[in-house]
Amino acid sequence: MKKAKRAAKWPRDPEGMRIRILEAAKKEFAAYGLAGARIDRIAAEADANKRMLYYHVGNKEDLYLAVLEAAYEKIRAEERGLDLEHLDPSAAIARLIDFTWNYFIRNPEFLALLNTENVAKARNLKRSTKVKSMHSPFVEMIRTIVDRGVKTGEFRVAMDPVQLYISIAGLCFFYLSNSATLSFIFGRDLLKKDAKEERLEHVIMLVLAALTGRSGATLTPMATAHDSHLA
Amino acid sequence: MKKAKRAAKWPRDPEGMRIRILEAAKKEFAAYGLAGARIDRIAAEADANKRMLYYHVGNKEDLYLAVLEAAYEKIRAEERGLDLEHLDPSAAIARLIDFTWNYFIRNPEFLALLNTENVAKARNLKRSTKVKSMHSPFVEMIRTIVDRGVKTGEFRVAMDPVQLYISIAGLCFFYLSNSATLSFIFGRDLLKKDAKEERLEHVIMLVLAALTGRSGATLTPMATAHDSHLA
DNA sequence: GTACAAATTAACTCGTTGGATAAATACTCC
DNA sequence: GGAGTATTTATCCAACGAGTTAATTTGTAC
Repeated sequence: MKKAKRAAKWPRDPEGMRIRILEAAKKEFAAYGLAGARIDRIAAEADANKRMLYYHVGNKEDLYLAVLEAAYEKIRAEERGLDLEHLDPSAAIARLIDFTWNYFIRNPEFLALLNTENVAKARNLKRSTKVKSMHSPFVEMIRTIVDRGVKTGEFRVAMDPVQLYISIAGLCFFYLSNSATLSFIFGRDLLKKDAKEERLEHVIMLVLAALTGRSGATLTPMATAHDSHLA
Repeated sequence: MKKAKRAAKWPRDPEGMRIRILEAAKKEFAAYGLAGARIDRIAAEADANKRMLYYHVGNKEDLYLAVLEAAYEKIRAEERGLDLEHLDPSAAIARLIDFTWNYFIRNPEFLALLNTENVAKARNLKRSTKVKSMHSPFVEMIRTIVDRGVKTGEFRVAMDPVQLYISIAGLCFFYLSNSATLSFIFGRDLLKKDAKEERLEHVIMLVLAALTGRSGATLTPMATAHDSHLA
């Protein structure tokens, strides 16, 4: 019997292959965690061979770290495009909240990855050299907004930017990341459209109330625009 | 050679054994997640034999669910002992926040377990019959406080109790649960004493500002008392 | 068209791990 | 002190899954 000449499923495309692998790995790690993820499933999902993962990226842990780094890079990059400098302080904060909320909704894998990594006490992330440096510019961006708000008298207090960001992220993150257990124990679907809209308004109200000392009724309409889909 | 008569390490004590198993399993699942947990390690930690886990509880998944149910039962039970009905609305909320914060600090495994379960989309929790029923009384307790606050004029808005609780829990949970990655990316130790005290004050300020519309300066001293260690 | 490297495939290794079996040991009640 | 049951122990094993080896194919440069 003649040996069949089997064409490769994908013509040679190392770059594309690497991307497909990382995308598949992201899904897998998000769905099952580091320990629960299966190399074979990632390979299958990427329309690749198991050997390819090792060839293009490395072992399971390397793969996981690569996914994690890419995830951080992606969100921080989108945030840099927010252009908050040109908005009034309150509007800037509302926009940051709106972005954060919708980013988390659009990227549920990001939440799951962070959870997995935190259960592991950031053991893997600590091996990263890139991730840390992404964050000082981000903190400075928030600090600038707060300082401006204080200077114009719009904000009551010079809130610590890290504290503020953790609150914003926390109010969004916890609701979405824990929506499965919360929906179950409270017996209501936290992910249905109405519930999500209500939550975003609630978060914006909460944060601005604390910053400005004024009621949530002063929200600009813009602040409640959903899914800003920034470039 | 005579067969040594090896005394059992623990004299017959099925109840104690069960408790030791669940305690060891809690640690293990919290540290490694469901997939990463190792039955053998749990057995060793519980000073038991692997067979004992199956005998007293069941397979790995049963064990995991038992741990999860016990964890929910524990926090809800402590909350019931808070006796918030006798406090002024603001003080009651501050006390609830204080309790929640310190409970999370005292029980880091609880946070890790919830994270693991949420990565799994509550797949396992949904098999539980007990957990759901624990929560309506809890929600009603919060609703009562809010209603009282609105009636006395202390609170501006009749905030949805579930929304409010998710915010309180989120502000505490995210900070603590994600402290490993956050500490790393922001380059500061979020778990050192000062940082934790600052965070608790920040959370109380944020929530009360939104509820009362007043500044955080009105905090009662009690509200910042740490580690209430309720009965 | 041939030499050489890059990319891809198939098949195998081998330790780990959840779970199962059977036998041994202690407690209880008569 | 013996029967019967509850608890505990010592082994075993089949499946799985990460990682490897070696062969094969495809592109490229000359």
